[in-house]
Amino acid sequence: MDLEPDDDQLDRAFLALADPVRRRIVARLSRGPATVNELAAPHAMSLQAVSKHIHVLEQAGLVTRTRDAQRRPVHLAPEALERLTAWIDRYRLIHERRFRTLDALLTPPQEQEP
Amino acid sequence: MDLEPDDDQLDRAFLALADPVRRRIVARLSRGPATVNELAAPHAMSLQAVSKHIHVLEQAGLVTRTRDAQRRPVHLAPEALERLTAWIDRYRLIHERRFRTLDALLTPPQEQEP
DNA sequence: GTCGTATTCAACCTCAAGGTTGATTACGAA
DNA sequence: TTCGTAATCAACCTTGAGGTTGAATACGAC
Repeated sequence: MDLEPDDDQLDRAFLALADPVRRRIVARLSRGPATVNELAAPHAMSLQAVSKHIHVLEQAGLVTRTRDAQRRPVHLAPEALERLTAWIDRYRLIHERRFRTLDALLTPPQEQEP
Repeated sequence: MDLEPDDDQLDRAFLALADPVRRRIVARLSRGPATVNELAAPHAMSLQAVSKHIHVLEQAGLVTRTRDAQRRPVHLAPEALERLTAWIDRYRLIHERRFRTLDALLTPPQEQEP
């Protein structure tokens, strides 16, 4: 599994989630695939605009598309979400471990939580 | 702990990470605080540009700043990173749980989507 | 006070993100 | 074949992100 995506992929994925419309789309898709029309319904904007948002999510690898007659159902691609948490957690944990180490060095020997 | 940040905070935080320069800054800060000059050194751009990047990270809640004479050390704010993984994981897990349920209901042992 | 260092403020430029509307393609149904 | 539905393409507009340079501010050292 490629858990070290290149800069460009991370750029696109984080940028894709930096928009409330696209986050709502992701939230909706977490409950199952949907068509463009279904995804557009709750949003007060043109179908074309929503179509563009989906395109952004697709380029970021966050969703995939299949074909069903003239419909193009959109599916969540959870591996991409996983890569994002992997990136974030990597540095979050480095930071936390460093903090614990400092604590261990600076504080008199004492009870530590598991 | 507020693990349900409003749209605006999520916008800013995801947008902040959607830039390789800012991600490198976060990576650097995971190993400890640093001044603007130190953060700018590895980047082939003006100090002012890096200062702006730091401002973006600060507005997103991802870093905080202290004062030390004329220096303004930048510190990582790991809680903000935690909020991001919380958002992502929420929908990733909804999706996965749904998938497992569907699998249990629908599949005789067989190939589905990759 | 004056000087050097650290950082920000301000004005400016360029380009792409996110929206609009109108035309076009792709497909199933009748 | 024609019609209706689903979705995309294309042209356009506005705004803000990310960079530049030059001036201003804040502080410690001398």
